[in-house]
Amino acid sequence: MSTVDKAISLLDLFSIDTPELGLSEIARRAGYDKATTRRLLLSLSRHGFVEQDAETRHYRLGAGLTRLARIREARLPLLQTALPFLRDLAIATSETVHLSEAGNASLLTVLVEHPARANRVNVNVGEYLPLHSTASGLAYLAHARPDAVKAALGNPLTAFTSHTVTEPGAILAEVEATRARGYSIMDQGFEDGVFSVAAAILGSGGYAIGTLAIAAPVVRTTKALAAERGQAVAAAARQISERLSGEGFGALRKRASA
Amino acid sequence: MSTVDKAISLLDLFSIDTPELGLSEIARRAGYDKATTRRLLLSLSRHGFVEQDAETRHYRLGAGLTRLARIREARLPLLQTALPFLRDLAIATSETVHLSEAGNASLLTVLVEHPARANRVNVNVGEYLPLHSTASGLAYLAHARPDAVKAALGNPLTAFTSHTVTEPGAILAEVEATRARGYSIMDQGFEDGVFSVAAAILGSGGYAIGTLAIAAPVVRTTKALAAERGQAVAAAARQISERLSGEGFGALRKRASA
DNA sequence: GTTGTCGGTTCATTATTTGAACCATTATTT
DNA sequence: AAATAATGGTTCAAATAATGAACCGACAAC
Repeated sequence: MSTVDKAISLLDLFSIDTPELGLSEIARRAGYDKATTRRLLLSLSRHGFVEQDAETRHYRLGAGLTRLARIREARLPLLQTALPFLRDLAIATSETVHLSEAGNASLLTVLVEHPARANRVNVNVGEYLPLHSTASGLAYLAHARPDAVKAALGNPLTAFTSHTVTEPGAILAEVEATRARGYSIMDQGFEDGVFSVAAAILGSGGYAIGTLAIAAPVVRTTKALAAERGQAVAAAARQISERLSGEGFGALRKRASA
Repeated sequence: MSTVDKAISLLDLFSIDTPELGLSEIARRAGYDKATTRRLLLSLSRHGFVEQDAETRHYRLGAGLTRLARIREARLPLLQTALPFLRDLAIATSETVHLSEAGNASLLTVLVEHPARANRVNVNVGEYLPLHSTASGLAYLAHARPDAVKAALGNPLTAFTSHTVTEPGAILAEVEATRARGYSIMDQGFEDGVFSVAAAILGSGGYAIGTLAIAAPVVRTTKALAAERGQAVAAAARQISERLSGEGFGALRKRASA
């Protein structure tokens, strides 16, 4: 493992549940000597990737990461374009709505709006979503480049619950159904008790650049509600797509099929 | 320069104007050998810090940065809380409104809303703002910890224009006036022809965690307009502060003075 | 057709990184 | 109150990783 790999792996120790860590704890969790860990942290700190609290001496993720992320986002402002739609959907459905951004054959949750209810689906930002077993994943695959679909289904797939479909043929059939319907449906394929619908947000090239999803407890979901939420999320995804690219959704869809 | 420093410095080559770069160009700009550069890029790529386009072979900033930035932001959702206020202010004033996030004695612009006008102030996300010569900087200093103020004014300060105040005593007087008024005023201290007002967004500790600013061409600014914008930005900053911390603004202000 | 530049690779040489042992301070346990 | 444990931090001989000149095939420019 290279020194650069070691340094960056330290950043992965921070999470929503663990926003701050001390030097000794970071070293322990990383499995590196304290001296090594400190040197790596100093390098990261020089570039703003971590910040050390002046009082507690604890480390946390730094503004340098935000800076680069904002530069990355500036090219295509998915987050700020989608935010109002997310909020409206969360209010209208009283369920969890989340936005994911597509990378190279991956989906990263970047925005979540939780409803003010005790029984709700909790989704964390900053987590990658599996493509085969989430509504977002299926929505993405329905509008992905063929090589991305191949890459996603090319390796043995994980069964997260007893409902997870792991046979590529069956997943592709579901992807086709998603494309026809305009939104995907996932019934407890990733987590027991969770029912989700999602739709793809298309970029100028006609391929998915993100997804919008509504996740609800199964106990609060009927066939009619599922269809209603599906249509709502598809409509919102369409509007976000049109807002981002300045083109009609139909034209975008046609482009990827060419 | 350590290997980690070298690797991360490659990321700084990307900007809004230069979102993608090829291997040879990155090596040239960084001043490293192509073999070295490629090895460093591969390490960054393994963690999602850069992505290589499958067709053009060019590199760009990756989702791994967004992931960590979203985790960092999840603790305190400044961006998504402020966005609606930014938009409303941009519409109401027809001027550029921008949000900056406070780090360790630094301010990073994370959100910008430009008006649909030809003559407008252009602000880029992902750029650090000087504290002594911008409205945002003064607003921040007015509500910063004393050691951060000391650090900011402790070294010789840059005169960006002939209007820039660089004498610490005079800056501190302006900081005091900002605190009293509830918003700062900067008349071409950072860039000729630009007039800005800003207000601090306070965190639970009572100190500034960000700033909200309105930047306009001087030719479109009167004393009355300045006061009007100042009050508007102060009101918005106050609402964002209250929304984030769940406390009254007056209580927040009192806490930092204790 | 020729020349230049691209992204990419190799391995002897060079430079950087490592971590055990140590420190002062603070926190925890007895 | 005293003893022990854990913290963040430092050093430098030994160990390991990184380096880059020279090379490659493919593609672009002239």
